[in-house]
Parts: sequence; C-alpha cells; structure tokens
Amino acid sequence: METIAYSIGQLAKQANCKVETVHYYEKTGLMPEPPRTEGGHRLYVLEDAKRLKFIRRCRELGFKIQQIKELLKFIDEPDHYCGEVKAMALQQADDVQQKIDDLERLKLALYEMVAQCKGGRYSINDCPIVEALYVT
Amino acid sequence: METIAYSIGQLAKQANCKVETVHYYEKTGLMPEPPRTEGGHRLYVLEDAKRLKFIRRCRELGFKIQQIKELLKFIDEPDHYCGEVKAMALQQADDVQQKIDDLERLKLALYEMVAQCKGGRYSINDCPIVEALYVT
DNA sequence: ATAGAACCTGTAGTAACTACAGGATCAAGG
DNA sequence: CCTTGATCCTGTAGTTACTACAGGTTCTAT
Repeated sequence: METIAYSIGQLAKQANCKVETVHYYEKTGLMPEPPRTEGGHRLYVLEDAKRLKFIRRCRELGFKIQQIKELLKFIDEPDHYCGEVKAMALQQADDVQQKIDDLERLKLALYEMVAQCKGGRYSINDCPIVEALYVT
Repeated sequence: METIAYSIGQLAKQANCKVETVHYYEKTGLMPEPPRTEGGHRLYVLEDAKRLKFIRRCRELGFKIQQIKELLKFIDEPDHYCGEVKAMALQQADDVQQKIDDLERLKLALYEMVAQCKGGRYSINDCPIVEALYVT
C-alpha cells in the first residue's frame, strides 16, 4: 500500500498556518526534516500533518514553543505517562488564570479612570485620566 | 531659582525601569533628547521624570508604545481635548475585556481536558489530553 | 590623584513568527 | 513537448519592547 505525500503548502493549509511557519518549526526542531523530491521540495506524510496541527492547537492554547517541545517529547518517546501531560496542562491553566486576574485589575483601573472623566471638549489640563497618570 | 538636574540613572530608578529602557525611549521618540554635561552625560529635569513615569504607568496598563505616543501628543500639544483621551482609555478597556474573554475560553478548554484525564502512570496512548490535540 | 560607580555608543539577543528577494521546481493545459 | 503560473527553495531582515553585553569614557567621593 502506498503512502500519500503532502507538499508543505498542503500541510500548512490543513493546519491553518503559513509555509514559512512550517519552515520555522523545522528550524527550531518541532517538525522533522522530511524527505525531499528530486528537486528539493519537502514531502510530508499524514503523521506530519497530525503533528503540525497538534503544535498549532497547543499554540492556540497558549503553550510556548518550549512547552510544546516537552509535550512532543511525551508523544515521541514511549516511556512517559499521562500524569506528566496532565501536570503541564494544569500548570498552563493556572498561568492563564493568573493572566486573567492581572487583566481584570487592569480593566478595573481603566474603567475607574474613564468613570472619573467627563470627556468632551474640556482642556487636557483638567482630564482626570491624564491627571491620574501624568504626575510626579 | 535653579532647576534641579537628574542623571539618567536617577530617572530610571524613579520610574522603576532600566537605564537602557530610557535610551530606548529616546531612540523611539517617547522621551526627548536632553541637554548633556561637558562629558556627554544626559541631564534631565523633573518634567522628564514625570513623562517617564507616565510612559511606564501606561505600559503597565497595557498601552502599546504607539498608543502612548498618541497620548503624549495630547499632553504635548495644547489643542486636544479630554474626550480623545477618554475614548482611547475606553478602547483600551475594551481590548482588555476581549483578551480576558479569550483567556477564559482557553482556561475552560484546559480544565475540561484536565478533568477528562485520570493522570498518573497510564500510558500516553490513553491520555485524553493528547487524544484531544493529537488527531488528524 | 585615584578608585569605583555610573555613564556613553553600538551591537546583538529575546519570542514566534512574517515578509520579502531572487531563483528553482512542479503540475496542468495546449 | 513546452510553456506558464503556482508553488517551493534558501537566506536575510523586520516585527515588539525591551535586555544584555562590550569596550570605553566620565563623574564623584575620598
């Protein structure tokens, strides 16, 4: 039975990213160096498409390249366990929660400033927002 | 009456940033090119300290350098009005809200995956997290 | 006078791509 | 078979907002 080959463009389209991104993932070791055609074009297989999509999904979930490398190591090497993956996902979730908390505080500060401000054609000198930030 | 002069180091310390950051702000036009000593060291005044702190506070609030440039224009030029500042702050608050919403979705996805996962010493092949992400 | 802190300029590195430039190869239609 | 346009190749530079040197000069305090 034959294995179906994909061009880098097809791979990228499937994973919803640019060809250059795949190049980049290859350079940084996330994606393998695939075999080439006579002319030097990269030839991928279905497994590579899976891998690229995995990388992209993880990126969407906010994982950094380094973390994804670790996750891929779990997948590539057989001697790892589910618990390790779970721990990383939990850590990631906590990081996200932290970011949310920070942004909530930020939002509050902004809305408070906005609420203080009458807006309109008052001079900048009387603007409470400027006053709140532009001080000694 | 004499004007008190500050070194770049004193300025940076006041604004809780690095000397190099002030250099960077000068290069990018956020901070002015101040007069120098005979030997070439920068000499700042209180107004500059205010400006630097303003920039840093805005950065903490998530404003981008470009946005801060616009805000500083409001301060530097007299023919602007409070309403413009308010509008930018509101826009910023909305952007923050958007980011929060995105992160909340992200968090949910992560926690859902984690909840599915028994963890522990089960093989990676049965890990629901990997299964959720590493698919065709 | 001198030691050591602080300052100077300029370059390169960070993260995760994106955007070319300039050229080669591939697939489809005539 | 040949051509044309799409796709691909490598390599370099740009993006954001800094940070980290290197190698040298100046300032400040004793």
